[in-house]
Amino acid sequence: MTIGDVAARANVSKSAVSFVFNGRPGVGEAARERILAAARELDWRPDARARALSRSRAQALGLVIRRAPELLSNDPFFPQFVAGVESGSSDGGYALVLQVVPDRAAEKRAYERFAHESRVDGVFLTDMRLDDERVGELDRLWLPHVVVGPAAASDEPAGTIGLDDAAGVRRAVRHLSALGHRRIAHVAGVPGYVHSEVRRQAWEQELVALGLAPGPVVEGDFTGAAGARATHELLDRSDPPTAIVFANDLMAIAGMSAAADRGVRVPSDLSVVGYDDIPLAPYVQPSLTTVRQDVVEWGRACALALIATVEGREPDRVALPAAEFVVRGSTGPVPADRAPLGRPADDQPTGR
Amino acid sequence: MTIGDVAARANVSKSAVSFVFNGRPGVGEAARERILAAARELDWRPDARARALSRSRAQALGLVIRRAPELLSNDPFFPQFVAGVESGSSDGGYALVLQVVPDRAAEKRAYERFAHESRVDGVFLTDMRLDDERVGELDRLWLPHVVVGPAAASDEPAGTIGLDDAAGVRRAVRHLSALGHRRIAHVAGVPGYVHSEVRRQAWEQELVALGLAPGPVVEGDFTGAAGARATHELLDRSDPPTAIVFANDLMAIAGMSAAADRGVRVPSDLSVVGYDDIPLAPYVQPSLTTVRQDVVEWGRACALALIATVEGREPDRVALPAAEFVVRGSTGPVPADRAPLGRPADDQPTGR
DNA sequence: CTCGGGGACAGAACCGGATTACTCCTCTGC
DNA sequence: GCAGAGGAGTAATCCGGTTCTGTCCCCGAG
Repeated sequence: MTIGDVAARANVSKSAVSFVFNGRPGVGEAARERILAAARELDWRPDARARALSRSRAQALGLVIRRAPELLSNDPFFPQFVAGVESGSSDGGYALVLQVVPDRAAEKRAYERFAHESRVDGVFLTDMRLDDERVGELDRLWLPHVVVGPAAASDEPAGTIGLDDAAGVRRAVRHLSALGHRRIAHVAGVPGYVHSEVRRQAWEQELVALGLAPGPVVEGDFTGAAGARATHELLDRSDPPTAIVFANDLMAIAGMSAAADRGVRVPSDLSVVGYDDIPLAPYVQPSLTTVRQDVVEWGRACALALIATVEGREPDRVALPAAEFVVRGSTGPVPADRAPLGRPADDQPTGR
Repeated sequence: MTIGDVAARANVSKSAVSFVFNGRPGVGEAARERILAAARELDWRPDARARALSRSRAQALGLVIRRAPELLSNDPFFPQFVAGVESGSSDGGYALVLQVVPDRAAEKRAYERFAHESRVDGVFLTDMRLDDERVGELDRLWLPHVVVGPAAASDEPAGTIGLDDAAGVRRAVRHLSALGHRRIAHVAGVPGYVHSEVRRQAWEQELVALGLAPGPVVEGDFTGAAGARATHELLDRSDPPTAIVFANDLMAIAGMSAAADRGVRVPSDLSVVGYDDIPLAPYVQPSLTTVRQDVVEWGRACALALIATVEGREPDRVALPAAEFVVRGSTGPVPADRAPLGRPADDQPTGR
């Protein structure tokens, strides 16, 4: 089933068929009808490979995910993001080529292959790090790309599509402050990642804006184990926080569990805020107060922007829905014996 | 940068270059060296599009996921499976093309496009239903495929790559039975899906094998909401179960939460078993006893099998690691007042 | 010494469309 | 009545590889 068969059946030349299927003028109504009918009868559609070759465009977008395969399900971001990206790509007529690589070297090779073999027309850059060198590499490979990440405060590379991560975290801090909390800690993500830093900075800046001292920060790595460890570390302090803002839900839930293990009750003794709003967030004990982003829509926007870039158009500045703060059961008023502003209760650690 | 440039630089014809890069004989050592050197210097690699066209092979595999985008992150299966599939595909030199579709009609169109446009050489069939009509459709499209799913007891279509779901569930039931439980309920997955049915049957068969009456079954849909609802329904009965085997972790965790809400303690009043071993399973209160599968390896095996099929080879029967039963804190001895075999304690609902 | 065979390569056709450069033909305007 | 413009449609070329068909040359066997 080739374009030639359709042309023969419609009694026209291959070019006429091509014209019709690419929406260009130069074919009369009668012929167009015959061609469409022939194509329908033969159930023909232009071969993607041949089309890719002759238009020198793969009509595909690439997404390289650098993560150990077994850790991929830790991250609620990717499934949603992939779904959104795919939805946007499909709508634009592009296929999505996915690749999962374990480390930096493999990631670099993946981009090189994508570029050299013309497998994809553009790629998404996720998990941005501070001073990420990949942007330069892609430029050198002439591989169009969009950067997926929270809008970094400064020097954000052009073509960044991001949600305002910071707003959600600020809302969380204000919420805790309004509940009377004064010692609000943060369990951060892996240092060096833009989204980790943005969330940490938002937490710090909002505290400062509220006239509070930035509480302790513990570095995590977005895993449950890290969340539990960080929580123990914070509660072991002589001045334990009355509230913790975690950089993601997985750490937050593990943190609540760690707190429960040492007899610290959430939210009466300790308030907890997560980030992501994973499906399980409403169903843990207590249900988790967190920040929700529309990741699917974000992915769609990224795909649309990348397609525009690939096709030489200027991607239109999209307004993504802001992160939403979801109040549930894991946050509550500061414990009565810890509240007073003037009286530090540092000598009385929470629990046991 | 084309094969012609390389040929010119090495003073040979295009065919010689092609031969070298496809490992066929007919090129002398001297020429081969010159060609490889030229290719290296020019940093040339065969263009995937051109190669796809002339070999009439896309060198890509397709994975169509039918699921509402926002529900995709409910499922711990896909990220891992995708990672495994991608790993296997890459190793075999194939790219992975992903598509997420919302419904049956879109799924059908997706396969048709894949086939007609020759975008992929084969596809994976997931989320098998009983009497799935898709296998026939793919055969009609001449689209090679492998079926991804638990080995169904009977009439499994050829080319099914699956882990033994049933073994894990049976282990769970035996574990609960050994702890003294006699009324073991099941919260099933969406009916009609092979993996739902396999788990339900395994639960039932093992109970029968142990000489116990199959307890009540409630149909769920793998979501947290369903898990909570089903748990309430079971605990509302006049003869509430002392243990529940859930078809997945999300429902199990939501179920534990629902139990806690009504004062039923896990595991002292109620034992709970999940399925999947999501990253959070060890970090909920109490930690969740569940069944773990090596989904990544499973995905790899599927990819390798599909590649073999596509290339006309007979896929070699792989032995996948069996599902593993992980005992944690959510299962315990049957409550003392409910244990006796001869004395039904049905009139005394647990809790409140 | 000659003929057959095979290895090492070159050249051309081909994969299935897109695109460009033309060729008609008809309608318009003067 | 005729030149020119523009629409309809065709033939040829190209995209960048793969593969089939030949050609040349060298070597060994008879």
